[in-house]
Amino acid sequence: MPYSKIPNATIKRLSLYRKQLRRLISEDREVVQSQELADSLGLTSTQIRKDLSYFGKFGCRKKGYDVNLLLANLRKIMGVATDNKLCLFGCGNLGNALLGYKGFEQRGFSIEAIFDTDLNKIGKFFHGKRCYSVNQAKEVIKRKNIKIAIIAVPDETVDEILEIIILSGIKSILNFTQRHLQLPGGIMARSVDFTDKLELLSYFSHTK
Amino acid sequence: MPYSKIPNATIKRLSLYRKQLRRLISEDREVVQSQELADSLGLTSTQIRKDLSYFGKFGCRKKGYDVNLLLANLRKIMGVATDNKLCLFGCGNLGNALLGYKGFEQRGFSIEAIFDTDLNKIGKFFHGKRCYSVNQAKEVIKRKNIKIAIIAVPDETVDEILEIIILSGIKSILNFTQRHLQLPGGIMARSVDFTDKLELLSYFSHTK
DNA sequence: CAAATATTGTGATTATATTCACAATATAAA
DNA sequence: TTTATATTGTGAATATAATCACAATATTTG
Ligand SMILES: NC(=O)c1ccc[n+]([C@@H]2O[C@H](COP(=O)([O-])OP(=O)(O)OC[C@H]3O[C@@H](n4cnc5c(N)ncnc54)[C@H](O)[C@@H]3O)[C@@H](O)[C@H]2O)c1
Ligand SMILES: NC(=O)c1ccc[n+]([C@@H]2O[C@H](COP(=O)([O-])OP(=O)(O)OC[C@H]3O[C@@H](n4cnc5c(N)ncnc54)[C@H](O)[C@@H]3O)[C@@H](O)[C@H]2O)c1
Repeated sequence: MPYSKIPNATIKRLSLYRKQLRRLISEDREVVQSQELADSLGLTSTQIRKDLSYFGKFGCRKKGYDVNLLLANLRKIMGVATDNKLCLFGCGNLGNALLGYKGFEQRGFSIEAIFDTDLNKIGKFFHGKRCYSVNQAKEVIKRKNIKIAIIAVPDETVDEILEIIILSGIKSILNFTQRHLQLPGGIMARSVDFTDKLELLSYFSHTK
Repeated sequence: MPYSKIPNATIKRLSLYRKQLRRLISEDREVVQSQELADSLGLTSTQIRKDLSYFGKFGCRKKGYDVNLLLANLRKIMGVATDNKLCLFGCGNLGNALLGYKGFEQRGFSIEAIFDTDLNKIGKFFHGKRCYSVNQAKEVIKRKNIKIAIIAVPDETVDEILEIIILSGIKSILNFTQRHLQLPGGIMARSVDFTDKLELLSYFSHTK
């Protein structure tokens, strides 16, 4: 299973497959064909079968894929633990929406620590979780063995926060600011910017 | 400017360029080279020049790009109006964070109508904006000439909301639910799911 | 049990995107 | 003014991803 040969595009789709499989399980489905999976996700059946083939053979000819088995295999492949600990920097507008979001728990992620600089927030509880001072971040992150950080602070403060995050030994970052993060080697970040997607929609409605 | 020949990957990057150019302008920069743009966005300079070349020649050899001029050109290319009207379905946790998000206004998008089914919310104001009943959506959307809808309702209700949105004449949708939208032709949607990105981070930290 | 069939898994092909390599040229320096 | 130089813009080459076409085969049917 030579990791380096697996297309990036494939890896990005694995989460989609898991998502749809969970939904099928919630509907008590036992088996699904690549064609049905493809239709419900807006992909092609070949694409799905090829994606899976990089990791092994999971299907049964003439029948399709055992939904539970395939989900279990994908979890193993992706190495998604059932208890991924997150910490959140910035307990504002967005931060609070994230704290109230049930989708994290459902998919094995939980926010275990919140950090802010606002003295009115430090020490208080948000959605049942204590807000710490940013100064305590390094200590708390190491103590709780947190591996992933979410950045939801104002754009201007992202550099200082990034430094703290890296010093805390975090290697994975989910970034909600508009800034592109300048990262040292070994650290990986993904950014979320839905205004970009709005602009894209705008572009297509304009050029079509 | 043959639209059909422009790579999709190029189009997706145009927003990034605009974002960085706005930042440079805020720092009073007049000129920028493709190399610097590339470094600050984690791309290559060739990629940026090639992207721009699909639309024309905007640079000056030996100097680089006039920041203001390039931004203006990109706005024209993307056809992003300065007053893109949005409507929001679902005034909950996430919906309220979006209502409080200043990034929309800054980039020419404004939420002009909110719709919900919760009787405790209908008629009330959120972030200074009135919440309407979903039943009024079609009328309000047409009257206000809104072109883009944001879906932030619970996953289970997405199908009924989608129907209403389409009946209202909306062609562009930004979807925050976990569901993949089954769309008729002529309608375009982009989905936002950051749990997927967390899983991706998890995958890479696991396989590296 | 044999034949028919649906569906997977995959090598070959095509399409899309990135990178290379360098000509063109505007600017700055001599 | 002439020369040197930095940077753009772009065809050609390479890399990556999607699709095609079909062999393999488990299951179902007769
Ligand atoms: N609200 C949204 O829907 C939304 C959407 C997308 C992206 N964003 C981005 O997320 C970020 C936060 O947006 P918001 O709307 O939540 O802003 P906000 O002002 O409501 O919240 C920011 C929070 O960060 C805290 N903070 C400030 N400096 C800090 C620091 N150095 N360390 C830790 N905490 C610090 C503030 O005290 C505040 O609690 C921004 O970059 C914004 O562009 C927001
Ligand atoms: N909170 C987050 O950070 C977050 C992040 C990503 C995605 N999401 C997704 O966004 C959606 C909403 O999440 P949330 O946390 O805001 O949930 P929420 O329960 O806080 O809010 C949902 C809102 O939608 C309203 N609603 C219910 N049925 C409706 C209908 N048929 N038409 C219009 N409105 C209706 C509810 O009254 C409520 O106000 C979910 O699909 C969730 O998965 C949320």
